[in-house]
Amino acid sequence: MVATALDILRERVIVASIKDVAEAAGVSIATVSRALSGRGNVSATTLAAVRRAAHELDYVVSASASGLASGRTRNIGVLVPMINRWYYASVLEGISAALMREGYDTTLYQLSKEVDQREKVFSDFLLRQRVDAVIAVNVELGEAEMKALHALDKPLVGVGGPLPGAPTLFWDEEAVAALATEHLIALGHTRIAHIGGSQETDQDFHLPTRRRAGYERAMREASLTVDDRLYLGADFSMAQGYQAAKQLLGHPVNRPTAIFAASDEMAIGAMLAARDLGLQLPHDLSVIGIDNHELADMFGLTTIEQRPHQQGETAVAMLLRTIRGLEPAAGHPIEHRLIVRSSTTRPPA
Amino acid sequence: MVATALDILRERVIVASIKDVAEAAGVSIATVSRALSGRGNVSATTLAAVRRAAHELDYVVSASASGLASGRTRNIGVLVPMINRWYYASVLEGISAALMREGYDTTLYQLSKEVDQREKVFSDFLLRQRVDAVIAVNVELGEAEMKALHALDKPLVGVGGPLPGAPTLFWDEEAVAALATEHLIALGHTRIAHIGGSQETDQDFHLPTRRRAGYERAMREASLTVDDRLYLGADFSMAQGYQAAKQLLGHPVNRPTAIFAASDEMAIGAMLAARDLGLQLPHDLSVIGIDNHELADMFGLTTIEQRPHQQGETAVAMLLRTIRGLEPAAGHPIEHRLIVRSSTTRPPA
DNA sequence: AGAATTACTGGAAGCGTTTACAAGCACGTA
DNA sequence: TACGTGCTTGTAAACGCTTCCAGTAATTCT
Repeated sequence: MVATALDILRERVIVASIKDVAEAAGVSIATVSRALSGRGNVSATTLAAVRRAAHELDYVVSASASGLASGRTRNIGVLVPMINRWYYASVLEGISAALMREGYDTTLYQLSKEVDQREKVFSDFLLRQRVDAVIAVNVELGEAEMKALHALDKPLVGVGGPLPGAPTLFWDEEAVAALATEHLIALGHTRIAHIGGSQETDQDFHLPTRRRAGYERAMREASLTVDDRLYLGADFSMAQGYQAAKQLLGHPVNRPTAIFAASDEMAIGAMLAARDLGLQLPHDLSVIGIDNHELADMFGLTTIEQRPHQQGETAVAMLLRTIRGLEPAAGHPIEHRLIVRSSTTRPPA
Repeated sequence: MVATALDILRERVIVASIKDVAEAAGVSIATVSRALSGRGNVSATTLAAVRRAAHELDYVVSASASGLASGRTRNIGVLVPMINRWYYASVLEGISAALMREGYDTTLYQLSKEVDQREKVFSDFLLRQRVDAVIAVNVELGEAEMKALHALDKPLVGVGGPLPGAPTLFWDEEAVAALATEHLIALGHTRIAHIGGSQETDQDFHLPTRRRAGYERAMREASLTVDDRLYLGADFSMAQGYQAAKQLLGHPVNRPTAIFAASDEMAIGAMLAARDLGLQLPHDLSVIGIDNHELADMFGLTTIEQRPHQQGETAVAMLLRTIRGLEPAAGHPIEHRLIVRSSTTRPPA
C-alpha cells in the first residue's frame, strides 16, 4: 500500500492490506491472517495487537484475495423462480437474515422460465466459483445441474421439494391438502370444491397436482365422490381465485358448500366473490386455504400454516452444517399446522 | 491444473484454468484473457480458437482471481430495508433481472433497524471489496456511509429518495399526494380523509410526512379546511387500513365522503371496512390509493401508478452508465400516472 | 521503397490472501 | 541433562487472473 502521488491527487483512499496490518502490529502477514481468520494458533497478546491494528487501519480482508487463496467465498447463491410473491419474498427474507447473521453474503439468482437463461446462470454464475454453496427454493434441478454442483463440491440445500441427493426442506403437499379437505369433511361438508393450479403453474415440483391428489384422496377416504365440475384451475392469485369462485358458485344447482383453495390468496378471492354474490360467510360457504398468508388473519381465513421466513432460516442452518463438515442434516418435512379461524363452519342444514 | 492422485480418488472434477485454455488453443494466457474479456485486440482466428477451447473445457473465469487482479467484481450490492413487501420485492425483481441480463451478480443486503447491524453491513460486507457498486432502495445513507463509498470509488444509485451527491430515482411524494387529493376535490369532495403513515413507518425518507404535506397543500389550495380528525396513521398494511377506515367511518356525524390512503393496501382495507359497515361503494365513499398494487385492478381501485419493477430496471441502467464511465445519469423523478377505476366518483348529493 | 503507424502476441510482474513447512522456544519427562 | 511435545511464529509458495511493456508482423502513408 504505497500511496502514489496520483492516488493522493485523486483523493482516493488507499485501503489497508494485510501487509499494513502486519507492520502496524509488528508481526508477519501469516500471523495476521491466522489471527483474523481464527485458523491456527495465535497467542493472546498477538491476537489483541493484530485486532487493534486492524481496527485502527479499518482493515477488512479482500474477498477476492481470500477467495482465490482459500477457495472459500463466504457467499451463498440462492435460486428462486421469482421474487415478487409473498412466499418467495418471505423465504428470501429468512435466508438473507440468517446468512447475514452468520457472516455470509446472499447472492440472488432469479431463474426465469427461459431455458437458456437458466443454463447461463449455471455456467456463468454458479460455476464461476462465486459461491460456496447453493440454496434452491422451489427449483427442481436437473441431473446435469446436480452433478455439476456435486463435482464442484458445492453443498446444496433445497426448499420446497425433494431434491434427490441433497437435504431438502419440503412439505408433504398431499398430506397438507388432505388435512385441509378433512377439516371440511369433519365439519360435515360433502360438496367440497377445489381451486387448484393451472397448467402454467404446475412447474417444478408439481405442487398443484400433488395438492389435488391429497384433496381427492381425502374425499375418497370419506367415501365422497370427486366431482370434476368442482375443480377449477387458477394461477394462485387473488384475482383468479375470485374468478374461479364466481364460476363455481354461480351455478344455481348443486352449489358447493365449501371451497378448498390451494393458496390463501385464491381463498381470499373466493371469499370476496362469495360476498359479491350475496352469500353469507361462513354460513353459506366455508373456505379454507393454504399458507397462513399475512392477510389470512384479517379475513378470518382458516388455513394451514407454513412459515416461509422460518423455512429460510432452517434451510440456512441445514446448509451451514454441511459447510462446516458436520453430519449433513437429512432432508425433513416442514411441520404444518391447521389454523382454524372464522371462515369455516358446518354446512347449512 | 495438475490432477493429483488424491483428486482423482475423490472424484473431484478439476476445473480448467486459463492456463489449460491457453495450452489447448496454442496461445499465451495473456491472449486468452484478452480474447475472453474483450479488452484489448485479438485477431479473429485467435478469438475463435480461444472460444472453442474455452467451451470445450467448460472454462469459466475465476471470479476471485479476476477480481483480485482487476479490482472489478461484476457484482452489485443492493440495499433494502426489507424484502417481503410488494414494493421492495418488485423493485428487487427488476434490479435482479436487469443485472443478470448485463452479466452482473446481485448481492442482497437487508438492513435491519438495528444500527450496529447496519454498520456491520458497511464495514464487513460492502467495503470488503465484494461489490463494484451499490443500489440503495429507500435507504437513506448517512454522511459517513456516503463518504466511505465515495472514497472506495463505488458508484451509488438511489431509488426512492434523493441521496445528496448520487443519482437517484425518486418520487415527488408531495406532488403525487397532491394529485390524488386533487382528483377527489375535482370530483366535488370536500370532506376528504387521509390515512397516512404512523411514527414507526416514518423512516428513512419521511415518506408519510411528505405525502401528508401534499394532501394538506391540495386541500388548502382548494380552500378546504384540513381537519385533523380526518387524519389517521397506519402501517401501510391492509389490516391497519381496515381499522383506520372503521374508525373514520364509524362516527355518525360528519363522515368523510372520500378517503385518500397513502398505499393501495390501506386503500383496499378501507374499501373492505366500508363494505362491512354497509356503505355502498363508490356511491357513499370514494377511495383512492397510491401504488397500483397488483390487487388494485381487481378491487377497481383508483390509484397513482408507480412501477417498481420498472424502477429497478431504470436504476440498473443509471448505474451501468456510471460504471462504464459515461456521463453519469442525473437523478430524475419517476413519472407518475393517475389511474382512474371505479372506486372514485362524485360525492352523494 | 522506406518510415511511421497500427494490430497482434507473449513475458512477466503484480493483485492480497492462505497455508504447508520449518524453525524457535518453553516445558515437562525420563 | 538430553529429549520429545506443543505452541507460536515466519518464510515462501501457491491461488488464477489482468495488464504493462516490449517485440514482431502487417498495414498505411509519403
